[in-house]
Amino acid sequence: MKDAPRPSAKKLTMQDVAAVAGVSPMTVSNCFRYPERVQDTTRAAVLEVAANLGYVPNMSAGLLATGTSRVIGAVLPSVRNSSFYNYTLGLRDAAAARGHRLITMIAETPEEELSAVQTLLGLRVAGIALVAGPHAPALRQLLDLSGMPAVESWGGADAIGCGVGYDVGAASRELTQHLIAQGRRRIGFVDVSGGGGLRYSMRLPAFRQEMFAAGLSDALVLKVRAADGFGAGGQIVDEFLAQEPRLDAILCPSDVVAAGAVFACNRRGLSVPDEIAVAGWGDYDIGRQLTPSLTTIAPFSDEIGVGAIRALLDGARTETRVQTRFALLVRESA
Amino acid sequence: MKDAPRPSAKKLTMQDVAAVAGVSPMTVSNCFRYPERVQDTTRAAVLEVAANLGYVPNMSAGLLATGTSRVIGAVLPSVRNSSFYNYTLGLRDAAAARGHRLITMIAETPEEELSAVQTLLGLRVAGIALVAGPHAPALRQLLDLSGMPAVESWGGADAIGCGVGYDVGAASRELTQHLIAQGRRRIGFVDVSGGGGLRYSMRLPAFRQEMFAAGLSDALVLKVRAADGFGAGGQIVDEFLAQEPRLDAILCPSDVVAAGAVFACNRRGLSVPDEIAVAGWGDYDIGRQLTPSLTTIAPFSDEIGVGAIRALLDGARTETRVQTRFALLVRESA
DNA sequence: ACAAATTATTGTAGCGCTACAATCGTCAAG
DNA sequence: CTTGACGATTGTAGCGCTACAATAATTTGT
Repeated sequence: MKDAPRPSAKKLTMQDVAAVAGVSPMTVSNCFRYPERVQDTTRAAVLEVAANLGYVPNMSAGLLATGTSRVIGAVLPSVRNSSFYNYTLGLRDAAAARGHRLITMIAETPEEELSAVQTLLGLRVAGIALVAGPHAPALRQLLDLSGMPAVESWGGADAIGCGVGYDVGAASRELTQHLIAQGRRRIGFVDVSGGGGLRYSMRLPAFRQEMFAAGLSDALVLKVRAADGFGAGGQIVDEFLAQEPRLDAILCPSDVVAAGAVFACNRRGLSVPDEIAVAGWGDYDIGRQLTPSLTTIAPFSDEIGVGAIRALLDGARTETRVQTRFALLVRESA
Repeated sequence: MKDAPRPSAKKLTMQDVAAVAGVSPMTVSNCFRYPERVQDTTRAAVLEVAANLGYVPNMSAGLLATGTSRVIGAVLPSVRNSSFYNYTLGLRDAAAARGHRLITMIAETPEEELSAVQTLLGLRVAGIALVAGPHAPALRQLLDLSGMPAVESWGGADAIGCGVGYDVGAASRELTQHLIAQGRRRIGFVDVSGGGGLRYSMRLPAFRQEMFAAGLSDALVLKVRAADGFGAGGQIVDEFLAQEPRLDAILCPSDVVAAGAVFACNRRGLSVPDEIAVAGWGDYDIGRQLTPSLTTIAPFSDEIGVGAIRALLDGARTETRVQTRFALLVRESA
């Protein structure tokens, strides 16, 4: 079969649809953009022709003509965990509710993030949603200069654009208090250095504060590179126990790490939570299903997404900070 | 401070950059699009001005003028597992290597998928990467009519556009053979009904074929709704054991389900793999870290992404099928 | 030094669509 | 049978950019 596989390669325009439907191009345009301006019968006929032809309006031309787009761009630093997934769904659904679409780009490094933002800027999207973390130095300036509405989810005081997120410090404090109230005294804290920025960095000071308030030693802090991976949990347990064999609690940066830590404890014959408490962060699926189930901080990530869209579309001031909720979920592990 | 938070709201054009740089708009255009056509000194000056102004070329205008875009669109059915994540990275990196950018949209239902494709079509992207699964009836026709290059990843014979994926049937056969060779005789197969389409549906026939070839009963088949969630693993174990207490192996649709099954077996005091083998699918992180580690099929998802981009950009015929690799990873659980 | 070849830069026109103002029907009131 | 009034429809111009052809600047050969 040497037949051209795509005979319809010539591109359709509103002109074509208008010609077939026997109306002017403007009427076709109105059918898509302001349906109420067109008589029902006319509109039905036009849309039918468009559907038969497989015509979809060229957004780029529309954007060029109107100067506005109904697409929101989000840049995500990996999507491996359910927090980001729920966040993305929150963004998408909130955007859809206001007649916008969401497109996402994945960027694992500050350079990739900058490049993604440039692409989004080039697309002239209606707004850009970032996630807090280390950013390229040029990013903030670029967004300021471009005048593009931006929000930084999980962002705090120094957010680019509007910051939307929960009070990580308060969550950390609450979790620490819970452990102390349980009678834990030798508590290890796993700190994620580098990656994640405020998303992580607010936790340690809050932990220290509570330990100090309770008159306990806050000396057990372990730095790890990334918060991902079960493997990290295993190493953490090994290193902590080498430092302090009587350790009775571990605060992990994520449920995944906590799960790894639980596995490691099991392997060593350490009972969780009887001999050692393990707390996670993020309320991932695994924490719910694990035995013992994980005590964790649930971040209401979808609310962050919803808040971000609201801030973007309602033109929130750059200085605004939107607080979303979080919850301490006390389960079996701590 | 009542100062306008975004004084630079007036939109920049090439005109503006050209005026400041003292060259014609065409030269600015060339600097971005064909840098080699412009003298080094001129280009440096122009790009510097652009950077200072925060100017990013308007892709929409460029697309309108040239009729081509350097953006690829991908529609993903959720991104909860590392297969899709690796696939997305494969797409993105392969696209970047060829000067293209990747934007993604999440669609959990066929209707959302259709809507996402319409948006991507409206954006006039250079190509669309779909994932195999149930599609809206109108989708195939829309893509055909539009002449948009499309690939269906994990797609088989009936793929929309070019199908890129590994031989799921062969993988299923290999895994089944492995269990049989181990001496397993009463093997339970978990079938995902509905969602996922060919991504799952080729597995059961291959399983049956091998069981038949070995003279074994293939009667133990359990249908589940979704392949996600640890919880599913628990239910599966309960139901299988109710049906056949002497069950000695379970083939799960994913590592997550398999992990849930392992947890359930542990809870019942069933030893994996001594008393019962549990095989996963997908080579997720959890399978590597679990004790026992999971025997699974590793899909080389990033290769699917790379193949998809190649098919898209090289204009592969619709009928083409691209095979990627897979590997049976024999670990502790089976 | 001058023509020819080469490289760098610049107008012009138009991509597909929509804001806006102008037109065309249509129907009710006078 | 007009005149208005109102809603439906339609021209026109231009959004920001780039293909292409044309022009200007520079280098090379003789």
